[in-house]
Amino acid sequence: MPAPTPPPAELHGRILDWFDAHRRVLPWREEPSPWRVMVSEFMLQQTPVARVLPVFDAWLERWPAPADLAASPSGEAVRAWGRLGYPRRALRLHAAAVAIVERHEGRVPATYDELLELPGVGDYTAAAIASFAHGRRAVVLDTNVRRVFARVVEGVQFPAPGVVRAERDVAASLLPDDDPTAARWAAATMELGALVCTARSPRCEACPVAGLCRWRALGYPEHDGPPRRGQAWHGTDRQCRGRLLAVVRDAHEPVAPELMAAAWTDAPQRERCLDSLLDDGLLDVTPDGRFSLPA
DNA sequence: CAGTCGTGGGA
DNA sequence: TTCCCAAGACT
Repeated sequence: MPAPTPPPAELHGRILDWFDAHRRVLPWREEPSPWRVMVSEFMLQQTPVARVLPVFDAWLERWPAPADLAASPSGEAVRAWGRLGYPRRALRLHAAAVAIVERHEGRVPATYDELLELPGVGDYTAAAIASFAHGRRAVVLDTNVRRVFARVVEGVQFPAPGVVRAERDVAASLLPDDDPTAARWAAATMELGALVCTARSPRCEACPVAGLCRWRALGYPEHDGPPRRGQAWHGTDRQCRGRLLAVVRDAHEPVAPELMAAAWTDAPQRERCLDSLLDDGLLDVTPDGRFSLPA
């Protein structure tokens, strides 16, 4: 049974007005060309805005169009990615640029279905590019939007671990009918989640829909259900891979195996991680056995 | 579906 | 200090 939802018209008006007054000035919003939006969306996958900003500017300066990136070695994308984290995203962005040149005449496609075919583009990113770059109506469900709807509509502190059918239905039912308003709505609900309806300490006193919020009306019930598991880090392969790749990324010539061994002393784990980095295409081996970024 | 994949800053 | 988690995608 679907939860009773607030009157869409009032919800829309309040959130859209709030957005007009409080939206952040961001480089991919001020000049939302499809390529700029696409690059920003890749970088923002699991990485905070503040850390993306400088890398984004350098990236667009160097590769102002998909064809420019496609013409560079993938390893250069990995190096330019710097310390944004999850460097396979750099590889996928490079591969997506190649695909755009090969299949779309060098222009970022505008439809959700075409975007979804690109490497590194999943449901969220396809919807985001269609909406933010091309002004099209799309259900943009990111962690911010999911949290806002979980609280305002469902009355719970946090959304389920994975996107549920009913959740998508609610989001779709609340999406304004026309393209431009739907696109504004997508950006507005994301921004509300990012600035006000945050995970840790929501600023309900500044929320335009506090009076319509079911979670608030229920007295802010605590999350009930399986504990949300954190991400292990110390001693994991992720930490090992990160450290090994950083050595190569920060070097200006191929790195000898001895230097890699110095960066991570556990030999079996180090070898396993080097293998996985090679397998992912994040590293290459030179004929004399040293490690480099891929050509 | 559950596990994996980086990094750094704020609470 | 420790913990949490930030505009996800892929297997």
